[in-house]
Amino acid sequence: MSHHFELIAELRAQGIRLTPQREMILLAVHECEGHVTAEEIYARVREQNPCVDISTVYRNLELLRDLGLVTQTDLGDGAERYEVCFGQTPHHHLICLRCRRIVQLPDEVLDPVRQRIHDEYGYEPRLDHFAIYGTCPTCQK
Amino acid sequence: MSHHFELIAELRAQGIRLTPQREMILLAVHECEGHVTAEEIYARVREQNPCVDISTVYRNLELLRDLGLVTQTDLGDGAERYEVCFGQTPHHHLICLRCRRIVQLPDEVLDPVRQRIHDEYGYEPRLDHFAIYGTCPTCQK
DNA sequence: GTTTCTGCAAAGCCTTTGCAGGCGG
DNA sequence: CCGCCTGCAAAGGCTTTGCAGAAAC
Repeated sequence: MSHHFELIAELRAQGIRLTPQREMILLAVHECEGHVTAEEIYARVREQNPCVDISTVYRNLELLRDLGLVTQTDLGDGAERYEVCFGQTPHHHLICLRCRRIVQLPDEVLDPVRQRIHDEYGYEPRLDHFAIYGTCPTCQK
Repeated sequence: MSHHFELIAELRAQGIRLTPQREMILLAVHECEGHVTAEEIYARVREQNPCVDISTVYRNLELLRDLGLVTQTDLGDGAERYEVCFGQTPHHHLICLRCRRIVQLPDEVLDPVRQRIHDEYGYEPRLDHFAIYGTCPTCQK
């Protein structure tokens, strides 16, 4: 997709080796458009090369996360979710407890909270990529 | 502690059997004053009776959670945390990423978010017992 | 050539489950 | 006595780790 070459350039810039596995994993996260588990990325990568191991997927997701190319979010269902953050605006997730539908929530929704935490508690909150649970309009009936 | 008899009365009211294990577990969560893992409760219960099994602890925490006597929170560090909610005002947790210090945050801090999610997205958010990460004033230096 | 990376296998951590016997009501 | 509850043992899901060989630069 669009940002793929930028992503690879970013890797090189950080002095990280570009292995075929790495590239496939990065591409897979990118194609999946957010909220993907390691297992899903693994499945997609294996379509191209069945020899790739799940531990390689985990190791690379960790690396990409540390490089700031991918975000890792705990949506509370047992498995971590990964998402490319290149070219993404900061956002959060609104997850329906019943149908698991996920809606993106613009970051500034949390501004009032951020403000108060800063002013009243002195904490510097890291409110990126939040998961908020609830019931979606459809499931409320 | 203070609410112990009320808690037991609540159990009886719901038609739940009062076993020694159950009582010990409930008491343990109560004494620990919040944010306790199953493992910690297990340890404390075993001081009294080493025969109690960890699966019993998990089963009872699940039961107490379903009865609404205990809350279960995922603070993102792998293990679920449990807290007695009898006599507690709704609150959230502000956790320092560096020193792990936890501060309680009154529920109404999230009111603006609640409002906007309701108004703009139609979701009915379940914003109880939230975990917010950041750096505490001390660790910011 | 070095150093990083990979596949394989195994373990690790938290939690759940199946089962037969035990105890609460 | 009936049915819930327990201990034991085992598995389950997700993730990490140790290691020797392979590949990137």
